[in-house]
This record gives sequence, structure tokens and C-alpha cells, in this order.
Amino acid sequence: MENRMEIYNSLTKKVERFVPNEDGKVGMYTCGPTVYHFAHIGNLRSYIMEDILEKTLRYLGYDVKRVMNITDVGHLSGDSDDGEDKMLAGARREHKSVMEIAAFYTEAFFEDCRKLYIKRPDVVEPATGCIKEFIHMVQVLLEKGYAYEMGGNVYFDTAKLENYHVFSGQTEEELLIGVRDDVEEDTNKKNKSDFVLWFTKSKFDAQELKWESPWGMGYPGWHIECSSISIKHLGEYMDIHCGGVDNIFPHHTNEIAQSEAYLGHKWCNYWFHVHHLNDKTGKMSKSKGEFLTVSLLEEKGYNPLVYRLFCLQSHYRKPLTFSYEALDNMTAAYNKLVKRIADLKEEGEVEQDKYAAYKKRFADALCDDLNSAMAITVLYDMLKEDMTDKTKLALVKSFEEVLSLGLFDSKEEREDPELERYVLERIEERKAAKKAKDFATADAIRAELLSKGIVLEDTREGVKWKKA
RNA sequence: GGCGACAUAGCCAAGUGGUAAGGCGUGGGUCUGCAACACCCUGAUCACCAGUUCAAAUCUGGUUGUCGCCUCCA
Repeated sequence: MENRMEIYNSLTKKVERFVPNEDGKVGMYTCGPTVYHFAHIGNLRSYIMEDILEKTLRYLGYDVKRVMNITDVGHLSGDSDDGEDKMLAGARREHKSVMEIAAFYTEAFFEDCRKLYIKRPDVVEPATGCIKEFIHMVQVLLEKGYAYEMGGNVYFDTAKLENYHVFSGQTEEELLIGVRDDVEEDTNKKNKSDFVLWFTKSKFDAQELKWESPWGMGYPGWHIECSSISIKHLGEYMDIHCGGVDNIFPHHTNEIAQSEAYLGHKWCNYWFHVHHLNDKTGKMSKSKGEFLTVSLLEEKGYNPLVYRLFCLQSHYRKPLTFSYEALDNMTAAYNKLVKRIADLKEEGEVEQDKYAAYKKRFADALCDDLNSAMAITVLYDMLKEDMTDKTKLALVKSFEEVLSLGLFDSKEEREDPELERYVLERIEERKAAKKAKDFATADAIRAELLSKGIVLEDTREGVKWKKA
């Protein structure tokens, strides 16, 4: 098939034509959440933009297989020996078992995704389900001489690689200068950048979850899971790997190191990284400032899809600053957009030439390094165009395959026959009152419906109503 | 200290060589029993300085600022 997608590749630092290994098929991997707490909306920005990427590829006709891991073990607060497992910290905080915590926050994560209309990946794999595969990979790395045992743990030997720092182009020495001083050094490591593949001994030894391994009872390091899970489901050659920019180092760097050492050849061709959501004070994180979750936005009266639109209006490779003012703006824009689409009628015929032309413009925008803001503009331009409503509706439906903004939701909501009958009755009564110049009664009816959450509007085409 | 990203109107933001898309808001107007909706009109020389060019927001160099990464983070 025709490959027309252009996408920025963090590996080459260039916008490149996207050409999958196998024509028409895409293997896509996403680093999933560490399920020790709720996801904040900054985390979700990545998943929204990855969702757009996946849906764009499908829109273009690719057969996409997308895999996501769930990190429910092995993600330490620090990668050195004294690190504390995030999961365990979460469990202690809430007086629950690690598995309970994992189950709860995994569910919460997908619930957030559902609210944001993020498609669930084809394969979702928890790390704890792949221990056998992790052990196998570590064994192979040991056999090939890329790993060593020291002090009870297995480490990856980064000195065995010529190009470990593939993303940054920095050398070992450069990275060491001025490095943070709050990290305790792990004296077992041969090289500073070596990382743990398998733990059996750590100062923090109260792990709930441990497995038998050739090196003793223990648990996997964080990086091994993504390599292993992706190879398990997508094979030895992967097309595109996604994640937030902060994963570039060390996580993705280490993934590449161990995967390519294990496989003996190039592993993943394209790396897609989404930049951060900031607030006025800087990067949004769980450890400072307001902990913004989807639920919190809902409590404050915001539709999660407004946040999705907010993300789509900016480029994934630019930092985005969150503010309530911006979200208020976006709410107004969103409501206007939905209303405009709800007012389209099933009239006329689809004008095929215009339909095709706008679909092309829309796809072109997305093919231009996922220019979602421009895709939204195409939507607005299309709605302004002089053509039948039927054509516009067909186009909105088509665009929604990628945008997933719930642009038809208000139409669906209307399909409540009982409510509709009642409202139409009241509208008739009001009409009669208005005709008799009894505006007090007319206003009373409008007020009554408003108290039930129904907003009336007198337009040129007659009275319209919607849920507030 | 090293590496990297970004800097466009009140807010969000597109635009990578030919004299600034779009959205929201603001102000004015049309319509209207009122309100709302809808529609029309309304705004910036692109952080700063220097350079390349017939031509720069767009390329080069520098300055300033903001943010990120350099083993917690999407």
C-alpha cells in the first residue's frame, strides 16, 4: 500500500516517511502505566496522542497490532539496589496487597481511557504474567556475555555496546557530570550506566511478589518487561514504539540495549515520544502541585472529551501548558462544535467529490507528523463549506474514526423517546402561550424544562432543545 | 556542568523563504416578546540583536527567557 505518513523519529531526530517492515501491517508498542496510583492528565496526554497515532494508521488502511504492558512489578523508585518498588509503596499506603493495588489501578486507568475515548490496545499484558519470558531473556543475555551476576543480582553490561546512548549522543562521561547527588550508588555495577535485569538481593527486601529463577528467588528489573513483552507479541522486528519523552533515558535506551543484544539485530525502527503537559509551575507530576486526574476534572464539571480536544489542538512534540482558563476556552469551543454538528440534518445526497477532497485534506494533516491541530481546522473548514448536510455528516463520521471527540454524542442522547415526547409536548404548550402573548407562561415552561436540564432555544427553524 | 526542546494577538494554536490559518474570548451589528442560538464585521509584523537573501516568523550566528532529560515520573 501507499506509505504517506511522515512522522518524527526520536532515533534519527528527523521527520521521516513511515514504512513498516511488512507492507500494510504495523506492529506498535506502548509503554503502559505503572499501576500504583491514578494516572494524572499529563500521563493521559501521551495516551491520547498515541491513540491518535494508532487511529491515524488505521485510517490510512494499515492493519495495526498494538501492544501495551501494565507495570505491576519491578518499577523501582530508584534503579539502584536501594530502590523501593512503586507498587509496594502504593500497597503500604493503602493497606492492601500488591495485586489488589494493581488490579484496582489498572481498572481505574482503563476507566479514564474509556472516558477519553482512548481505544484499548489489542494486547494488554501485565508484567507479572510474563516472568517466564523475562527469565529466558536474561538467561540469553548472560549466555551471550551481555550480562553478569554480581552481589546476587543480574546486570546488563553497557560497556559491551558501542552505541549505548543512541538517543542523546552523549558519552558516559558527559552524563556523569553534575549528575544528581541524591542517588545512592550501586557498588555492584561495573559501569555506572549498567542496569539491573533481575533482583534477588536488594536492601529493600520486603517484596511481596517473588519468583524462582536460576539466580534465586527474586523479581525482574523494570526495563526487561517492555523488551520481553513486545518481542513476545510483535516478534523480532517492531515498527513503532511509543511513550512519554521522559522515558527516552534510561528506559527506552535500556530497552534498545537489551533487545538488540538479545536479538542480535536492529529491533525497532521508529520511536514516537510525546512531550509533557506542564502547568504554570512546570512539569506536572504526582509528587507536586495539584494532582489532576480525569475524575477531578469531572468533579469540577469538565467533560473529559474537552481535555481530549485541548490535547488535539496542540502538537504532540510541543510542551503544552494546562490552565483552567484554557480548559474553559476549550469547553466553549467544544460545546459550539457539538451543537453545530447536532444541527446538521440528514438531507441531500453525499457529494462524493467534496467528500473525497476533505477526507484527503484531513488525512494529509495527520500524515504531516500527526498535525492534529490542522486536522481540527479541516473539520471547521469542512463545516463552513457550501455542501449538503449529508456530506458534512458523512465527513464528521469519518473524522471521528480518528478524533474520537464524541461529536455525535448529543445526537444520541436525544434518542430517549419518553423524554422526547414529554419535551415536545411542553414545547407545544409554550408555543401556544407565546402565540397568546402569555410570555409569563412561556417563560415558566422554559424555566421548568431548564430545571430538568433541558435548554430551549428559539431558532429561525423553530424551537430546539438539548440537554444542558 | 552537559544534552535537548520551545518562544507567534487576551487565551489555545497553525504556518519552516514570498509580506501572518483556525478556534475561544472581546467589541460592534443583524435577528428576536425576553434570553440564548445563528450570522456579519472586528485584532498581531511573529522574544531580542546581528547576518544571508530581491524576499525571513520561516535560514545562520548570538542574547534573553521558559521547560525538560542527565537512573522517581507519560
